[in-house]
Amino acid sequence: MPPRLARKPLNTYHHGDLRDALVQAALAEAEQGGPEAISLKALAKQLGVSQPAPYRHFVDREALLEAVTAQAFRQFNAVLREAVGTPSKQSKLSRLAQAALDFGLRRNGIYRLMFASRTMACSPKGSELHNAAMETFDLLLESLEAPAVGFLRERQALKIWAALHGVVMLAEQGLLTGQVAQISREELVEEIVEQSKLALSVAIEAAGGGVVAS
Amino acid sequence: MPPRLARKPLNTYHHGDLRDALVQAALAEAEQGGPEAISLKALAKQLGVSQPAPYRHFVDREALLEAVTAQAFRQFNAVLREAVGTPSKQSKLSRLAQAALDFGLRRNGIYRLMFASRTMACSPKGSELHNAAMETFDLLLESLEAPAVGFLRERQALKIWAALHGVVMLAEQGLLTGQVAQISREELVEEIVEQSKLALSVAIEAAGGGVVAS
DNA sequence: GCGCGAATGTAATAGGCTATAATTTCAAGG
DNA sequence: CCTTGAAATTATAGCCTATTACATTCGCGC
Repeated sequence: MPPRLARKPLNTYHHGDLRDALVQAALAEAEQGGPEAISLKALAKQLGVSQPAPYRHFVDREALLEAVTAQAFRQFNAVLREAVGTPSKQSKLSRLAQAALDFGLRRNGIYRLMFASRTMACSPKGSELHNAAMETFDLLLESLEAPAVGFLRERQALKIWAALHGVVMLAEQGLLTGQVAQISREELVEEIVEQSKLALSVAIEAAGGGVVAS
Repeated sequence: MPPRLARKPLNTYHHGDLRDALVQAALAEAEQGGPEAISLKALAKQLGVSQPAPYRHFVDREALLEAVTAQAFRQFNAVLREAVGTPSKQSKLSRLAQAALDFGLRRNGIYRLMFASRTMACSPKGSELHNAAMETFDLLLESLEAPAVGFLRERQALKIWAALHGVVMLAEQGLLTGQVAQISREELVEEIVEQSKLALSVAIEAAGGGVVAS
């Protein structure tokens, strides 16, 4: 990826950095209303350029969405990385999980862009977007702090990711109400984390591996 | 909800059962392309009526989506119920989980309509849609075959639902590739089921309850 | 400096979609 | 019958994506 140098021509006509400006503005829009709130026309107007201008930088709306989603993943990864890196009495995995839940609920429009739109499904394997998503998985893997025994670690990480993702989606859709609302989302995530760590250590022990840290 | 009697005028002009026809046709569209593939205009054309005709039955597009989603949940529930009711050497929970996974992957457009669109999030608590979703949760609860101890059962059901949902979404987005692809989705779900049942029985025992069936 | 090609932006336009307003058709009960 | 209301129609407005043809600017080689 070229550094995409941002020259400033100072006179109008040429915006100078329209591509990045579009991604930023679109991300802000999605924050509120999710993917469907992103309109090329509206963005163009907001940035003071003509409607077709964005098409100089993105072949179509879907291409913009992909770039925005990749950027969203980068922010997500940064948040997770910071949570994992900030020491506390909780385990790394626990901090990562809580941070992910928080991100998913607070910035739900962006979260839906990342995980609930078709954009991801359509992006090829080596794409910028796919790589950013893989980095998320790597972060999760690290925070597990478990030795590599077969693919036990990877499988458990996958299950944790799935469960976390499920909690965010269910919560957002109001499906965590009812009798179950007595338990907070945070506690639910904590239970998932504990349960997963236990299961992993048992599985590793059964496979003759070492002991799980933490 | 009135029975919505379907009179058949036999002459054109009045379709006779446009509302249900719209829901059916929309469901078929969503099967392929998800929620965004549902176009009132296209549906009207397909059913041989004028574009504004659907607005006699749904105040706007979102209202149609809500009805379609409710119908989708009914189909989903029927599938799950049948899976649970068909005896096999596996546990009820396992059969339900596998059926849900299968539905989520095979009929992914519909699944996304149910769980990954904003429609659900906007539907009020007592709505037709919300009730249908609650029934899904009840099915899961039953298939757990565990005694009621506090809300342990409910909490575990929630965690299972979340994990299942997560697997479907991750799989659909191509995030289950990589080293982890060595394990099939079915095995992954089976692991989740086993792990969850174990955790629940441990929790119940610790709380002084009975023994988990199966 | 200067000119030229590539990059970037604009104006004009086509076509699809949602949604509303005013009007027409039809079935059924008094 | 003939009126009444539900269901459907034509016509239209407005938003959005996307394309085409044209204008402007940048920066690089000379």
